[in-house]
Amino acid sequence: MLDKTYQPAAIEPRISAAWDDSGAFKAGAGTSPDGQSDTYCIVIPPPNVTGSLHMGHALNNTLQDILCRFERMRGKDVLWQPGTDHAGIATQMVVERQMMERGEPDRRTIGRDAFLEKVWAWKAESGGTIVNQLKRLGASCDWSRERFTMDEGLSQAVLKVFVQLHKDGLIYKDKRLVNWDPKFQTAISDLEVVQVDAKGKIDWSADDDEDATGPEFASLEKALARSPGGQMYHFRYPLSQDGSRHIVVATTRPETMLGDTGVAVHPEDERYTTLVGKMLKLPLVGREIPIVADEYSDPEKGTGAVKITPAHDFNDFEVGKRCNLARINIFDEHAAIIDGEEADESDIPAAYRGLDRFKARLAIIKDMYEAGLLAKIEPTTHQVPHGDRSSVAIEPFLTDQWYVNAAELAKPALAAVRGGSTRFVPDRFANDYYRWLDNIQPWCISRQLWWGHQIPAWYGPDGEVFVAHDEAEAAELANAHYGKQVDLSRDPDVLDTWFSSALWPFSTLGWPEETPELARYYPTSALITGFDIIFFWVARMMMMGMHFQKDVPFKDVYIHGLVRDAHGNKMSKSRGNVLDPLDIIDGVTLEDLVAKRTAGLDKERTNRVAKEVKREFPEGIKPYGTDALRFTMASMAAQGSDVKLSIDRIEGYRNFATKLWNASRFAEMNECVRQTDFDPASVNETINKWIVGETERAATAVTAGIEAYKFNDAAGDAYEFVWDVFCDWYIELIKPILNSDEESAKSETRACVAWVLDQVLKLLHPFMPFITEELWAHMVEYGEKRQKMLAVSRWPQPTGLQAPDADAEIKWVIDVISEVRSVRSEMNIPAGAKIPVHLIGADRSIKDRANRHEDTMSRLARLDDIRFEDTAPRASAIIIVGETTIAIPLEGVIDMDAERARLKKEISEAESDLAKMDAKLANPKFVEKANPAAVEETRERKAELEGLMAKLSAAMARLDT
RNA sequence: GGGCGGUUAGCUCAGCGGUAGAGCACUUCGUUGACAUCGAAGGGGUCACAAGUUCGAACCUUGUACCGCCCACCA
Repeated sequence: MLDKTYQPAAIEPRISAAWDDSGAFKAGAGTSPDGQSDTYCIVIPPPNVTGSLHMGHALNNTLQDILCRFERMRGKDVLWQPGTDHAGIATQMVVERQMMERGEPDRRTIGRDAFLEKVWAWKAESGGTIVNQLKRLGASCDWSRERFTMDEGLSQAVLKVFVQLHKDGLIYKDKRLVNWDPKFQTAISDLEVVQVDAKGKIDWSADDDEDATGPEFASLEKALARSPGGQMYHFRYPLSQDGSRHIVVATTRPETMLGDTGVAVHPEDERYTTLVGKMLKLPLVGREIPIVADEYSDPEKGTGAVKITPAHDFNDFEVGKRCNLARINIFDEHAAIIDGEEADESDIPAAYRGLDRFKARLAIIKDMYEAGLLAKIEPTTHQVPHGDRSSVAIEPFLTDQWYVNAAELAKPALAAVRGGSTRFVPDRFANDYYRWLDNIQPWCISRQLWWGHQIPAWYGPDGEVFVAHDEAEAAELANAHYGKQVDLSRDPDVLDTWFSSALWPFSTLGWPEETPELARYYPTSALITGFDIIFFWVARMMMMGMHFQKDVPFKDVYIHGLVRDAHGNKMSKSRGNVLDPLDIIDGVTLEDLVAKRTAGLDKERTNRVAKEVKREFPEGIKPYGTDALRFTMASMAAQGSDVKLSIDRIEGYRNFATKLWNASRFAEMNECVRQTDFDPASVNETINKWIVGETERAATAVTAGIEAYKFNDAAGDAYEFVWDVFCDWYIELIKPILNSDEESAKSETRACVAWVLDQVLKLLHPFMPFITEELWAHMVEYGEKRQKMLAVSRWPQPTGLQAPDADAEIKWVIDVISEVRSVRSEMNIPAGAKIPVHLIGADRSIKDRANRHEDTMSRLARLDDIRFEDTAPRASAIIIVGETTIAIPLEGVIDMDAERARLKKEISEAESDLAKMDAKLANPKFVEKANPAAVEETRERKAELEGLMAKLSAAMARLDT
């Protein structure tokens, strides 16, 4: 027997283990004996190998699992390819932080090999976490095929791609400005830069400050320390020939003036025409720099004259190129002002050498002030680029890096989506994809990190580069080049993590080997991911897939939203509102939850977060089980919208699981045993014909929902069918049959219940795999032992079974019961009291119906008699169900005023509806132009309402006599 | 500056041309042999605003307001 209550914790581990043992999720497991099964393949968006499961993963993987389980049950050969990503910067950062916390020497001290050993150790230690968590979620991946981006095989793919693209001229080395992250001291790509607003507060002008050259700077300095960013500084740059004349330039980055090599004005800006070509003397430095004319300069902005720092600004770099300006680098890799030999060559004044960029800024402002060359400080709001991982301001920095010619690779990738080979769902995301790829810049792929795929490039003594699959091959190339053996040194840099991720759909299938899996499963069927990585990942997989496989990596790209908290806020550590999927599944005490959410926060935040948590979860979080979480995710995954997750909602779906559990208990207790030869087409009982039709409708709706990636619709349809149709009506309506001694009706109904329940378990399985698998196994106690697990049994096939007569009859029964209940409640008839009803003027067919369902109606509406009469008793409540008039005689019990009020309300509702129909039909244009079906529907509705009105009015008149 | 979403019941959201829906919350009643993690009955909405198209608009068009996101640039 099933336990009285459903305990997810008690069954989930056992079911997981059973799935594992069965090998049911292995690629090819679903292949028919002739090997002809259609394939269905999804590659998992690989989570960071050292990461742990968050709500984004829970949503993402629930949706993938729904699709995979659905298709597997539909008989396809499903491969859900799992794996993890080495996540270059993120992982290296974690390990470095750990080393720091433990007071160990830093990575540069211990060296590359020793450091990598530590990272691998950390991977070994924590690498299984996320995989195990995905298993807890029920992810039906083929775990035997788990891959890691730095596996030998996947590394071979990276090598091959790099070498090939280099050979094709699509990977090259270049010296240009990159986004430099001074914290990690590496280049990062455009996508890894986020803009952060800097808002200034200081408003100061030399004109208001008579003596703007004295030591009064102190107060200004304090203000600057309080409001370090967001100011626009106006500097006077004196002319070389006449130091009393100057040009005013504006800048938000005073420190870069040390690298200024020109000032640009617009060629048509009359204020400056006479000055073009003249020289300025760069203050504090003394360097002679020219005034140049360039269209980049906008007369409307600032002073119309713009200082040019070609080595530290993307726009200035271009201006410098056009106007032949020198590039003077003023920073080292920490973004401090350079020192030493290089500084000598750049004539950086000694005072600033070695200063951090922000200290240098302050020093320069001060010195400019004291030189009387600071004209103005204006508050402004501007955006400062920051590294998305490091959260420090990035610095445009002139370095040698490796680039991919993305514009070239983008062409077939764009064509594939434009041509429909790959489809975005929802399709509006295709526009983002086009816009980005149409304007794509070279992709900087080298990173000055150690954790990752080291770039397969070797340098000769003169710097000549040899790109090869391995050192031996590079040596051969070098030999050929130099005509002798030379010492080679390998490029120390590694590749952007996304470079290897871009190969994921084919590298995980075995490429560069020509494996059977590659042939069978590529292109994959669908990619399920969030919009935040369309550029990082989706677009790049498209580029690499098209280039190396000559085919798209996936046919559909389903883009889901972000998981937010119940109030719509982004979940974040610092906000302290992060819900951990495992806490939802297993539950967590208040103490543990507070501890988790406040870990690593400062004192002020800890207090705020702790208070908030105590308010929101006074009793911690109860264990809701995986299925409840999954069902919630599916129900809320409406296309194109974010998921706002609330505990209330999860609790509701946990209740749904309990409901299903108890419906199964009911079936079990009533010996509703599965009959292997049960044929839903052959049922005789009206109620069974009805539920067979309802089941068919539900199956069709759920199937259509999943096929269309409308997970919320599919989940909603299944929910409604199970709760509102199967539990609330079918089970209630058959109780009299099951309690009767009509053996044939009884046995048919038992078999039918078992059959419907089987269909229900199947329909719900993609959403709630654990409880359905458990119930599936349980429902065999008296029946024939099942051969297969639910996970590999067959999805309900369309039966086409509909029984309109049965539908009409059951609908009538349901309506009668509902209406009687409603009257009982409104008339305040005690719930326990049994009452008689009179069917007024019922014809043969109504009488038959009433007789057939007497037991059921009596039971559910608490009736003690159903009589057929020609007229209603004087004191009675009247209800109308279709053509049937039902009187509830309640002499002495009924409250006449209440009944009058009730009828009045019904009449007024009917009147208002009728008026609408009349108005429509009275409009000749409606009759003339509207869809004939709509007109007919309106006429029918009108007739119906008129019938209702007549009956209600009669009832009212009777009441008043 | 350019683009994309959103604005529907107290809350969170579906619906996207033809009788305004769900879950939760709320009110009343209920220990009837699956289930109180439940059942029954109810209350609650000029579908942000304005103009248009249409026989008919929550739904289509345009505009406005507010909220959110993405991209680019601002010396």
